[in-house]
Amino acid sequence: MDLDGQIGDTIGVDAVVRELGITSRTLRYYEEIGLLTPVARTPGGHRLYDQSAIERLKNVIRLKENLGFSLQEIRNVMEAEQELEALRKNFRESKAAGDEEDKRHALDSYIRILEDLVATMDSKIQSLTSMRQAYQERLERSIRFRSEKFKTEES
Amino acid sequence: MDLDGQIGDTIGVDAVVRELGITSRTLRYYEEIGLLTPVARTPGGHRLYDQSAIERLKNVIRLKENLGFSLQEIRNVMEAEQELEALRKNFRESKAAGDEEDKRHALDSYIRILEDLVATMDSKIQSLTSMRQAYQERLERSIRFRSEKFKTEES
DNA sequence: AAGTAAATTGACGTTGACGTAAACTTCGTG
DNA sequence: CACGAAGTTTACGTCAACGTCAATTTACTT
Repeated sequence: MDLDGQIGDTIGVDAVVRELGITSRTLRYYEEIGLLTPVARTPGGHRLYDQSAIERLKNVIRLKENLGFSLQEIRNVMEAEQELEALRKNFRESKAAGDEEDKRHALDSYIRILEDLVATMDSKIQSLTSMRQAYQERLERSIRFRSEKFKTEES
Repeated sequence: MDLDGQIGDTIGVDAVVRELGITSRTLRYYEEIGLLTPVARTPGGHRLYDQSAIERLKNVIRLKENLGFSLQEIRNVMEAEQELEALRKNFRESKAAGDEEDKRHALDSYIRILEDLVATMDSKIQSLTSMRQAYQERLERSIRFRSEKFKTEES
């Protein structure tokens, strides 16, 4: 029987690169600065990723393109998410070994980060919307202007 | 009589810098790459700006911060706006000397640029909104999580 | 087994968007 | 008018975010 993916469906660099439209250099750079480490390596050293890595990368790209966040800022967000992930797992396994205070603080700090993020995005959306409005009006004026000045090939 | 601003209220670098929260270097750099030229100079060579320059700069900053546009892209937008400005003036003064075809083409191209811009902004707003939604949900989950796990100092 | 496309590390190069230092000039106030 | 703060040009420095080249290895196909 030909088994093909014993350890949870990993994919290589080429697949990641193709799906996300980035270069392998970018991928390695992101690893360099601690943005995302491959889930594993082949015996030969080739990087292996999984679906959750793809999701994280998509998130990185969106934060970058849509919010203009620096990779440093994005790393902060990612780290907080990782922290929360660990925290949740911690709680699920009732591994209440760690200091309760510490855990509460970690959770609080994650919540603050999320609140900040949402606030930032709200303000950007607000700003963008008002800009869009302004440009839309200019566009409409220009179109009216055109149809006034050039009453040409129109039915 | 002490006249003070014979030629339409110009202001210096310091005032611009203070109002916009940027450095003078940035201002000079923007001039270097053709983003905004001062409206005049003092006899001694000091740069002078006016209110419309401030408005343009504010626009530049917003495009940069909110859309993550490069200065190059912003310059394209600015150039198109300048073009339209000239075009409008041209029409107002009925200086219909230029080729009608040319003017129509210029106007068309400006309209296309505006349409592109509005579309770009729509897509960004869309993307941002959906991200905001996702983060908002995570935030709410985390808050619920916290109040479940730590039923402490609450009335 | 052998060949070839693709991946790896290491290193230096590049581009955009300014920062910064130096040498000098101009402006506004006492 | 003197003088210190702020402005000017010239030029080199910097930092992020990759690009690119070279030498070597690995992975897959035939």
